[in-house]
Amino acid sequence: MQAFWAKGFKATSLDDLCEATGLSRSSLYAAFGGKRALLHRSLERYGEQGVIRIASALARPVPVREAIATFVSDLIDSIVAGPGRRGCFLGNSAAELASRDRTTAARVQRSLKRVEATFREALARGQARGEIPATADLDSLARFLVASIQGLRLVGKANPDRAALNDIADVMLRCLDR
Amino acid sequence: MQAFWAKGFKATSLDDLCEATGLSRSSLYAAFGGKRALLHRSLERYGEQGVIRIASALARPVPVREAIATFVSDLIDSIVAGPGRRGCFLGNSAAELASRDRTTAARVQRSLKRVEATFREALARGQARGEIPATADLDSLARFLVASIQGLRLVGKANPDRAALNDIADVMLRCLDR
DNA sequence: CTCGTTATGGACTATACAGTCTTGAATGAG
DNA sequence: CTCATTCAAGACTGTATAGTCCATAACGAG
Repeated sequence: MQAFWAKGFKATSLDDLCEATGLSRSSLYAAFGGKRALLHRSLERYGEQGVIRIASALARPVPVREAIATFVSDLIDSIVAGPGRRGCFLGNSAAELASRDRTTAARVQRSLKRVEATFREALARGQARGEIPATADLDSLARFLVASIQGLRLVGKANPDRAALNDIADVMLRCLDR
Repeated sequence: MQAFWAKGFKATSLDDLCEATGLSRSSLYAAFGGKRALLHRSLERYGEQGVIRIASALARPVPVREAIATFVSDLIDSIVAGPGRRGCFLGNSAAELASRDRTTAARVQRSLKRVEATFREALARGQARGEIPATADLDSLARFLVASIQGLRLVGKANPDRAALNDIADVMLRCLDR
């Protein structure tokens, strides 16, 4: 997962994968079936871990808007200070492969939908507590958050400038207040 | 440009480029210097054309919010109905290369900044006409629009669903009203 | 028309790569 | 201890690729 995340699918060689996993080629093929299958397992793992991480960030006992703000702020920290501008593995894979590999696109989409659902549930809890306007369309808001975060990470990859990313996050979060 | 846009840098072979340009390898190398240099020229061209297209879309004699809404709506049309889910060439290149190729990342960043400036100028005209709150931070709004559009196009690549993309666009555009 | 210069085609080279296969080493049952 | 079975290592193969180079064709100056 780390190897694919850091370099992308095509740019990751089997030698890279053998080094990353500690397996030889034959073991790697016996265990996973091939490069593409291993990518799919990696995407699955990334998605699962991401959902868990996001869910726990949003479950903090603070207003949901604040929880999201903190989550985004931490994300910006990782973009700016992080080692390799890796971006989001799901987004990277979508950008590289979605146009010509429907299977991979579908898997990315499924993971993104799970993230979206995680945000929606957090927003619903916040709405029940009166933190989000009762008129707000939570489906739209959740979709918007997922897309904007992808945009934030993508733009941050080209230009990891904290001030610019904070600007984006500020506008993004204001959308939750109406 | 079309070849790189459709397939990405690594997945585009020199044979693809020769076919797309109608040049032989030697002519292509004489004219451009190599694959990477040709990518950079392509990015430049895409950025220029994009800025022109966006500027003209935003120069229509309607409120700027409406001009942006129409632009985004047309964008969604192209994502949903377009032939190949190609996404944004700048965004694709950032996703594929920015983490390991600073030169390319810088060129992408420069083009994105030009797009950002185009949005900012349109917003400023709208603000002067009273269509945008005088308190709005146009730098932030322009950055936000660029990032969100990247997010929209990326998410649309994984899942070109008009309803979902319209949801995202609706929330996005509401940010201009405050 | 001639000859020097430039541009072009496409063969060629060296390399990198994904996936397979043989060989040998563990492992475990009897 | 023996032998059959499983597993892993890494050598190997065929293919794709980026970039180079030489022979030839187009072209233009004189």
